[in-house]
Amino acid sequence: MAARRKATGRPRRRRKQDDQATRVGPSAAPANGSALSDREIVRGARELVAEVGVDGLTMRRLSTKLGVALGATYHHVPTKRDLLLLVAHDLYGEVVVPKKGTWDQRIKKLMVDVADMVSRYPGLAAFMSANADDSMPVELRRAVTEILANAGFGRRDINAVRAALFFYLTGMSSGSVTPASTRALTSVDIHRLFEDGLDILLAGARVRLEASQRGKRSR
Amino acid sequence: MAARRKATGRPRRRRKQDDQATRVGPSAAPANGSALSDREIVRGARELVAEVGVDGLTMRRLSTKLGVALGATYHHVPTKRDLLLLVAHDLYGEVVVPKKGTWDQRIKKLMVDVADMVSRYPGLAAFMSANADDSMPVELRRAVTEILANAGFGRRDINAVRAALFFYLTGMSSGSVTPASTRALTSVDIHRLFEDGLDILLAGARVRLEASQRGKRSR
DNA sequence: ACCTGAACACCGTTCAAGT
DNA sequence: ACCTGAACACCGTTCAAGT
Repeated sequence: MAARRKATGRPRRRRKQDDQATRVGPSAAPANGSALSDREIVRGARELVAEVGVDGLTMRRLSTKLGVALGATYHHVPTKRDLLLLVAHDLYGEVVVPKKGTWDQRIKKLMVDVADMVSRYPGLAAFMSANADDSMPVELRRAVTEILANAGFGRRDINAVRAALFFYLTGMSSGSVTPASTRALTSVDIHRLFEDGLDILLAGARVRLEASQRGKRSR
Repeated sequence: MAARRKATGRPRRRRKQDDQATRVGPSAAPANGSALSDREIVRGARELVAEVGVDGLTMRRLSTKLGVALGATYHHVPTKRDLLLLVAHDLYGEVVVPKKGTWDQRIKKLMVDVADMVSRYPGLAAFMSANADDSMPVELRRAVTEILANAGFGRRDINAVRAALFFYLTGMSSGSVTPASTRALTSVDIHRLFEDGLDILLAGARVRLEASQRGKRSR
């Protein structure tokens, strides 16, 4: 039977009266007198997704976690979809772009890091691939583009390789949302498979690069 | 305002009393006296997914379309997830494996065909990548494996290439579930991008194949 | 056995009413 | 302006009751 908690004793709104107003970063604190900040909501949502997945994240559940009524959350965020977009963006903001190594080593490390990160937020990869237009994060996009451009890829090849990498990434990390499927592949298997496929993809990109350089030389 | 149809005049169950009992294929007809066959349900669900997508497919909506009560559908199919699995399997049963051309031409044609097919069922690719353990159809898996084996790929490379292709396929076709995103990429762009990425992936696979053959020769 | 239709326990979203 | 809490229009799933 599922744990059923009564509303009794549930902590109500903490007014964070003991929060020093010293650290007021760029929109870090509410800035106005409002008790609930957008940042607070996104952080709460992100934690919730990590714990219970995208499907488990409920506007009601989030509101309870934040200690406010349902309407309060909706006052700050128009829709669950927008909220998840904010979460995804928040996440990708933390991606570190590798600076050392050859172009393919850098791409590989970047992709593996992103895959590891995203895999800790069940259902988010699936959501993102379904909303690719808006949530393919600019930071990641720019990072990949830069690495490929520096390696000597032409504009068209950059687009193709970048798209292939992104599709591969989301296709891979969309899997195993259901915790029920324990029997299939271990996470070690998946990780190995992911790297193997990445190597194949990058080998293909290398062929493309060499072909275009050969073409340039003989032109 | 959304169209709101009253229950008035909605066609109730057709008992198909005018159905000749002549054509009784392998479980084609109910066989027993039951009015609702599993096949009928899957076909109805498939049509519904084509029309309104996976999210638009509702157990209630499907029941209405079939002319039965909600409980009747649930009597045949335990869960919406299982229903979608059946739909996916039904779909993949129609995949034609290309017989002509080099191994990479055959793989490419197969993948493009599957992508085209799946793209006509919005949300199904996303569902499948989230349920990959159960819905990666055996037919497709076997087809890819056979083509690669005939081309001379080793067992491990077959696994890697097959997985890469499948992840790429689902990652790609999970996109654009929301009809709202009209502004981004046209379907022509997507198609071109898909083929481009496929070429890169297959070029990488070719490198792998040549490397293993070189290794074999010098051994 | 097969089916009906109501009920249960949820959702996302809206909104009048309060402060 | 910001928040509350009830309400609306749905879901998937279950189940006593009918035939």
